[in-house]
Amino acid sequence: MARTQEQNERMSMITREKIMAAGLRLFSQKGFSMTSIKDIAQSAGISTGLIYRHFATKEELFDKLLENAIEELSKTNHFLTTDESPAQTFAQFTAGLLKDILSSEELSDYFLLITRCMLEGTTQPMMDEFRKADISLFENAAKLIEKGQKLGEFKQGDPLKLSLLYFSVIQGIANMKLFMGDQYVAPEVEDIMDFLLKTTN
Amino acid sequence: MARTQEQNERMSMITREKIMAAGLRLFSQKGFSMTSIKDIAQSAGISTGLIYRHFATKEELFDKLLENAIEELSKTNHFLTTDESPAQTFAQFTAGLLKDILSSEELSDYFLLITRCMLEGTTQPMMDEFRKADISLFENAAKLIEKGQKLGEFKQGDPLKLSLLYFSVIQGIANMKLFMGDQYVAPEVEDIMDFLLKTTN
Amino acid sequence: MARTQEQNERMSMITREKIMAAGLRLFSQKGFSMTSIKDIAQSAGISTGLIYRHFATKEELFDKLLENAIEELSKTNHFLTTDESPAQTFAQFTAGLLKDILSSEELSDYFLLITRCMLEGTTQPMMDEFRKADISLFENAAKLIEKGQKLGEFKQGDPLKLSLLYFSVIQGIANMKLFMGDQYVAPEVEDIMDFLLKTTN
Amino acid sequence: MARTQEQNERMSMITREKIMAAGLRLFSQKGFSMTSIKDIAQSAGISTGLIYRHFATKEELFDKLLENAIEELSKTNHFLTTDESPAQTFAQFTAGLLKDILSSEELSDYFLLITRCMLEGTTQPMMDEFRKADISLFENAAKLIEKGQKLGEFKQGDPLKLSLLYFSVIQGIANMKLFMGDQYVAPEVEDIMDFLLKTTN
DNA sequence: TATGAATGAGCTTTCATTCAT
DNA sequence: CATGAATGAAAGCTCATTCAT
Repeated sequence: MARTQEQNERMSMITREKIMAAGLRLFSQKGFSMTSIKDIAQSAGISTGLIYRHFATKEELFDKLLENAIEELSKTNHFLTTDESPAQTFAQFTAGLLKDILSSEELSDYFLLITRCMLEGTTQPMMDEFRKADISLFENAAKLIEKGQKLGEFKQGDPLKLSLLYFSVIQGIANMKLFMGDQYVAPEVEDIMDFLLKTTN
Repeated sequence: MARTQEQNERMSMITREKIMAAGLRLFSQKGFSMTSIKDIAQSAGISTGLIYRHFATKEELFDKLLENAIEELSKTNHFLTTDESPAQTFAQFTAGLLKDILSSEELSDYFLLITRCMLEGTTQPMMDEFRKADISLFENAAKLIEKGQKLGEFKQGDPLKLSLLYFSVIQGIANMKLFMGDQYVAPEVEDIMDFLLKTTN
Repeated sequence: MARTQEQNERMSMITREKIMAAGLRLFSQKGFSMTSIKDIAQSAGISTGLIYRHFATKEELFDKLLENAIEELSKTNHFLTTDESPAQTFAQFTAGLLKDILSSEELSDYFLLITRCMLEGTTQPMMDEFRKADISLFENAAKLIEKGQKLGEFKQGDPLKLSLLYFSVIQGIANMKLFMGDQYVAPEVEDIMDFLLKTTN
Repeated sequence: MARTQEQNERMSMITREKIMAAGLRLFSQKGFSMTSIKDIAQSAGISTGLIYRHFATKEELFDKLLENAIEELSKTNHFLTTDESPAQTFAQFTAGLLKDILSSEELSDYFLLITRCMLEGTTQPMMDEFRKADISLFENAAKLIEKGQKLGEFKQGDPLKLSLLYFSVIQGIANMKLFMGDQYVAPEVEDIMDFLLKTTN
């Protein structure tokens, strides 16, 4: 009556995902230090010991989640490498992010996790890898901005500088939403776009 | 001979300030949980026990610093209540903040501390007081924006929404600067103002 | 395979009892302040951390033990509410106490714990509850004394006064025994009874 | 204008006595561990550092006080070595103790201090010396009891046993008084004497 | 594989003691 | 001699991690 290996693996996978889901939610809401392994286990509906069959340390779980966050972020990269108008691309991209952040979707948690990582840091190697990935995103966005500038859609200025500003805005919004909760009033996509778009005054 | 009372008070004051300076720096860089009392003591060049002659708990030290941060923030309030053109007022205000953040002045640490508090939280009463102070700042800025809208300087839209966006930007910038360190390229004041100013395209 | 819930509960119970036994012994012998959690852990043959799975604070452990002591004391209450001759009741009661104190049984530790609590105090609410329970015992004894007086067995005088004196004697004996150890020579039950009984000189 | 050596010595003596008075009061009321050096300094109206000019350690202060207590107790020894009737001697002795305990005089504090020492212990050598002194008192009382027995005043039985019982009673009363405060109802001297006196029933 | 009891390193906090003035 | 700021060892407590079942 032993379970097949396949069954075992499927169950294992489900557990792993429960842990990661709980970890993502808790780490992003309360931060690394303020979240205990017990918290995560309870939230995932399993025992503390079981977590250690999937992740060697609390740190490793966090790093794995951060990796996912980066990957998720990178997926958005392709949004930024299209043949459509850069202005439209950015607008769509921004609309997607905003919607996620406001509806507290998983992506919103990923964003906060990244902020956490920026602020709390973890291990140095992870931080470095993470920084690299992040900077790549910033640079991709910068390229798109540059393209937009050439097309006359975007205003002039150092593209990287504008790109960094753009992501600062997104991150700031995610923080503010977490802080204010239901009292938060979200900006319009247009408001965010205005600082990129060419103005004629 | 015993020290005079004046001497004692001066010594006490110096120590207290060393503790607060070290605490502000460390809490803002590493967060509440990641900063140990020992860290602070070492950074301040004193013994751990001495901290407790000045602050009953680690929490109290953090709260005191946050109080200062809020006060510092409130001071900036008056910048927002002038008779000058709202556009100019905002530009100056923004320039001041940017300069501080980029030069890693104390104010920059205060900003991060506030972000920490938003994200990690501490005691509930402190959080509430803090939220109140913060919201007051947001509302003052909103009033100024409204004034600017009436003068035709600022673009239309819910003033509070724009105010929140503005502070999200500032906060996002402070985070990004902390994260990227010297690699960070700061935005221009004009770029930030574009979130607010009327565009004529 | 995971342990069954029953197994876990049994283990937990055993540990809890080891802690309480060690705590009772050490607190009663050395007092609250002089007994460290480490002492108790070592004496119970477990780690310090484990104590905190069972009792939130050192204080709570002490209070729980005191609660037991009070309960144990209350159990003796029924000895004092019988239909037998008050003189005989007291004699039996006293003999029981004496035997316990001298044989260093658990009850003897409970007695000392109560003395500790009288002298060191702990939390105010606990103290109050304790005082109430103690006074109830004193009053029950007083009632029995009154009955004895009416029967002509006991000498005259304020029954509460005599009751307090009686328990002072018992407490004093417990202290003295702790202090002198094996050198201690215990009194006879008759000697203790003599101050209650009617004398005809 | 330097003070004379004599003046200095007098001042020093006064300070020392202030410390000892405060220490006696606090140690007897709250116990050794629960009393801090700062408490004593404040209560004596001096600085903490000054205590260390008079006593090398907190322990030493306690021991010195205990020494005094023992001495004070020994002084009572002569009460027990008189030519008067043992019954009368004991009655007077008891009356004196009772009065002191109830009026919270210094002697009452000494009594409590001794109980503290019995319960909390301090250093071993001190404990031993103390035990010796105490036992001497017990033995003197025992001798007096023996004399009383021969005179037919006191009841029969091992004199040491009765002596220990007598001092247990005294100690128990002091504890009970501390515990109950104003609610305490003190026994009569006669009631206490009944433990010793010959009864004719 | 899954559990949660058990461990112990590390943190916050206290306080006897020292020392510069 | 007198002060109280400063020290640091030791206590209480937490929690990531291990392990017997």
